[in-house]
Amino acid sequence: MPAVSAARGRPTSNGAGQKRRAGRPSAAVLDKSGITAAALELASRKGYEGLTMAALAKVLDVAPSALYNHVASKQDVLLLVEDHLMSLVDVSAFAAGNWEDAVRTWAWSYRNVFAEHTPLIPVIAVLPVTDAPQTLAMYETVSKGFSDAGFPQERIVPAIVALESFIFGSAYDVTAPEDIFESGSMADATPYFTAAVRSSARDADPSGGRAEANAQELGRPADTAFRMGLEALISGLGALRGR
Amino acid sequence: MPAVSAARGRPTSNGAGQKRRAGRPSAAVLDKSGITAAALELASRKGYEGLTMAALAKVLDVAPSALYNHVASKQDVLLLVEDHLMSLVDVSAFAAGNWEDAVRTWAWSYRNVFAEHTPLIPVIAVLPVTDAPQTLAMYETVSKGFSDAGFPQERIVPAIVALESFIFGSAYDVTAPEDIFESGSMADATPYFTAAVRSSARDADPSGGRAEANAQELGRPADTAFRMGLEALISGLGALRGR
DNA sequence: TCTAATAAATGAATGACATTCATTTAGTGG
DNA sequence: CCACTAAATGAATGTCATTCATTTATTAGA
Repeated sequence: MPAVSAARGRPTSNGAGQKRRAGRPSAAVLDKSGITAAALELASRKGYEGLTMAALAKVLDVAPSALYNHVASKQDVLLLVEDHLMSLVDVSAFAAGNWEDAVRTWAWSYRNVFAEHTPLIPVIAVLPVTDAPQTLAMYETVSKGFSDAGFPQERIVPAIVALESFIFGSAYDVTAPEDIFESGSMADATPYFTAAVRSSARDADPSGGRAEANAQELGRPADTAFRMGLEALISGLGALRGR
Repeated sequence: MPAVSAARGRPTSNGAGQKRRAGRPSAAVLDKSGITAAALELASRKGYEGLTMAALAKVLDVAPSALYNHVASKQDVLLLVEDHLMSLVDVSAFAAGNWEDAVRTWAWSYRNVFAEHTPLIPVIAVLPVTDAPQTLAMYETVSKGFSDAGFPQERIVPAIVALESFIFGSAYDVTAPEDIFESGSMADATPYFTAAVRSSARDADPSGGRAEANAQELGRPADTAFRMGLEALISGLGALRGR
């Protein structure tokens, strides 16, 4: 009955570093959900460079090798985290509203969740949904939403994949440095591009000149590009519905 | 004059493993372009797991530490490779044809190049264009294409970024296993999704039943999704042009 | 022309990791 | 009661990228 150990207080760290002696403890210290939670917390706090098996073990107050009784590899840990994050993606709008609004809500939420976790994106690309119940649940809700909206069966998966591809790519874009497009010394050689960069930077400020804190939020270049692409996809894909 | 050493025959590997003695050699053995070429060749032949500094040094017939006289880090090597790949992206269609066709050609080419090199995608996301002349050249051509097509200045960069995000995400999708969406034992719990997956797999064969070798090429699920998303983006973004 | 600085190589550490293995202890099924 | 399995510890291992001291060659300046 793992429920007992899970319900017990202070699941990690037994306070004053009294070390556990070797051998199986009476109550199991580790389980997948604890590992997942600790990994997520660690990644959020220290970034993915800080998410090492040793650091994870330390948070959980075990020896690193103990982790391997519960996961096969570090990749496995990332899979657990990834699937957990999928449960944070907001699919609620597919229940009620119209398709356009539902896709908008879902896509923004999806991008925002993974923008903080881009190192997981390569993991997702190879992850069979069988091993990822939360991921599967998300796909089910979204698929139903597309079906209800009148999408022909055979176009549902490609349409979702196209949106997801855009979302993952856009999540990376969020992490890019603001000045990534500064051409510096080469500016003379690239007049069109340089002008375009200047002009988009100006336009990105929604306050029309009163550039303050909101320049970070509403005016983030990544948000402008995401909005533009998403609206294009919504209208273009929406046209594929059978009325 | 590095041209001399570059023009010399057998630039890598001095045949019968006679080792170079310590100290600076009369003719430089390494330079950035040689390192780039060797890294690309190694990655293509062995994959990115095989691209280690030690393996790279071996191909170039030097000690691993010698590489650090020319690049600051492995990340630096990836940057060199990445920028080189950008020169392989086909931007030629922006010179002549109409905007839609040019974007189509460019996007397919871009995706196909990076589908083989997805480990570089996280690198690109952080790479300032200043350090990447080929990348900058590509942006210049594309920007000019958008400008000539009547795009307002301030919308050019966001539109390109949106397309690029979709392209990078789609490049990952190409690498995904074909059966990634097989829900297996959970199929009962996800009827809509399962039906959609079945149906799209059937539809992916463009020969309408005569499934042969082309099922791999034209009918790849990733291609269907890419085509669908790209056409949606082209028509959606195209609408933003000022006539 | 000598000489100091710099460039470019070698080879031997270093340190961070993930992962494995032998060992110990504790439940569990027959 | 006993063999088996599960879950810990702690001590390797092996693979990496990276650094450092050292050696040799080229080059710029006096």
